[in-house]
Amino acid sequence: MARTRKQKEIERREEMILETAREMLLKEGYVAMTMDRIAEAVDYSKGTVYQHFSCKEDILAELTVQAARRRTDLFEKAATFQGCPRERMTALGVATEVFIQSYPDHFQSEQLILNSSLWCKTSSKRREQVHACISRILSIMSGIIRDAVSQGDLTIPKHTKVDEISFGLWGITVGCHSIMMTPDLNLLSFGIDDPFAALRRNCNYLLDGLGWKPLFREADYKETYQRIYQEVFPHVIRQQTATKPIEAS
Amino acid sequence: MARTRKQKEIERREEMILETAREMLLKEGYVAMTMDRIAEAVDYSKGTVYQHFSCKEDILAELTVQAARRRTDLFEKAATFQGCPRERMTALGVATEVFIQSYPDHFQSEQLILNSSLWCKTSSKRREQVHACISRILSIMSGIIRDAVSQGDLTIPKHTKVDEISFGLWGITVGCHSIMMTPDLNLLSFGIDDPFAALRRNCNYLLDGLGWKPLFREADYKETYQRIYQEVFPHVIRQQTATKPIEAS
DNA sequence: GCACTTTTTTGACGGATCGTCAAAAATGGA
DNA sequence: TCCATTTTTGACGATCCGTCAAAAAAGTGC
Repeated sequence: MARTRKQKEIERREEMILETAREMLLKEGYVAMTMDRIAEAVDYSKGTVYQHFSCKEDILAELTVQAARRRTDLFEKAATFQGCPRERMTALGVATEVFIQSYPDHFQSEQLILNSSLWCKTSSKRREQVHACISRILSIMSGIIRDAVSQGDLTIPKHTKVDEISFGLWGITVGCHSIMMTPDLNLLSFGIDDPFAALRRNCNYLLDGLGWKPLFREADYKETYQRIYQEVFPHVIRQQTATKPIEAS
Repeated sequence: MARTRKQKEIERREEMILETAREMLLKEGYVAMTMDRIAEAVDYSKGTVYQHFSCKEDILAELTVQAARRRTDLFEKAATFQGCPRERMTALGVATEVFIQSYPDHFQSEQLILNSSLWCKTSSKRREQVHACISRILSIMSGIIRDAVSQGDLTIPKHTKVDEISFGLWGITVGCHSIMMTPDLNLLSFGIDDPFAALRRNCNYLLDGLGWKPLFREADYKETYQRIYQEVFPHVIRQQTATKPIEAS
């Protein structure tokens, strides 16, 4: 029992470290996220912090794992939405919207670490965990696509593979959000006032291009989006503009 | 005249610094890209390097500017392709393919800096230059879309704006390539053996979804791709697999 | 309560890097 | 050749990462 109490104490501390690190990362950027400052903030010495994480990148990696887990959870939840396959796929898009808007720092750390050389410095254990989450996300998508095929809503075009479609949807989602989150890049000046809505439409055109019924141009998906928010993600208020992270020097 | 000679000398040196930095960035990652090592490699002192660039991030920023310029150049070139609007848009996709495969380090530095807090530390002059390039790229895309509309090949759907479509295409391109370049992420294990081909198809489905004629499913774009490579980008050999950057610790 | 062992925590330290700046070297002109 | 101006240098302070021996705390047997 004492073992458990000690264990809890350690877990609580680890969570504190991660929370502090996440805040610093979001508010002040990666460079300003210092091991000394983290240690000071959680009121433990640096050595103790190093007992939880082997290096600075390892903290970032764990943040990424958490992000991937949160995202996967939202995906699992969204996939249970009652509706036709295309509506369920739409729900996955909403899940990502919710993820980005609820945990912008998670998404940011994910992007930062995956696109940098820092990733290689992290432990293989954490890398595998992220890999598993990505794998899960893709398989959920592919599962819905296969459902659509078996229900006759979708016919996979020649030379195209199911996973490729997941790849494309994943890519457009990651890419558009990545652009949105880019600091100091005003999308409005490019004529895009609601990037989330723009992404929605683009995803739908992609699915329309595959001939996935019911087509966006024919059905009323506005009502579907409302239903998804109500049934799967209540208490989440959709924001019109992109959340832009403040990055002090 | 002596002024010009001196100027040339300085420019040559600046190019050397950037070249060295780029190599280090690609081969060993951002952390290993050290000001001292750069100075040593170009055979000047650190102080001299700092006369060219105010800080380490500024070098990365200039690499990003160069990347954006190269990409824009390829775009301008691709836009001159003789063909219908949709074929010209396809040529832009090829331009990006060529960009990624010819200058993977450029793309990587672009991704790294845009998605990190480092961007804010760079000089506003360089930020504006990158902004101008992105603006140019988007306007080229939007121009082709407008051509398609005026030629009757495309009808913009209700509630959709031209720039939104550019945003979507840009997003899917950036996103998919970003995923491809992610180190230690084997796309093959997700069932994607040729991510470039997958991206092509996804872009085409997106355009098909907009009803942009001639539709991918009806026309033979394979021949178009070949023509684009032959006429616009000769001497560039398309690779089947993604170029994966090696990132040493 | 005490003496001793084991575990945990600490923070000073070595090594490395960034960016600065006074001094040295090079350049240019009279 | 001498001196003013520009350019280059590299030692230096500050900062940060990760380590490790020593100190503190927790555990154990009596």
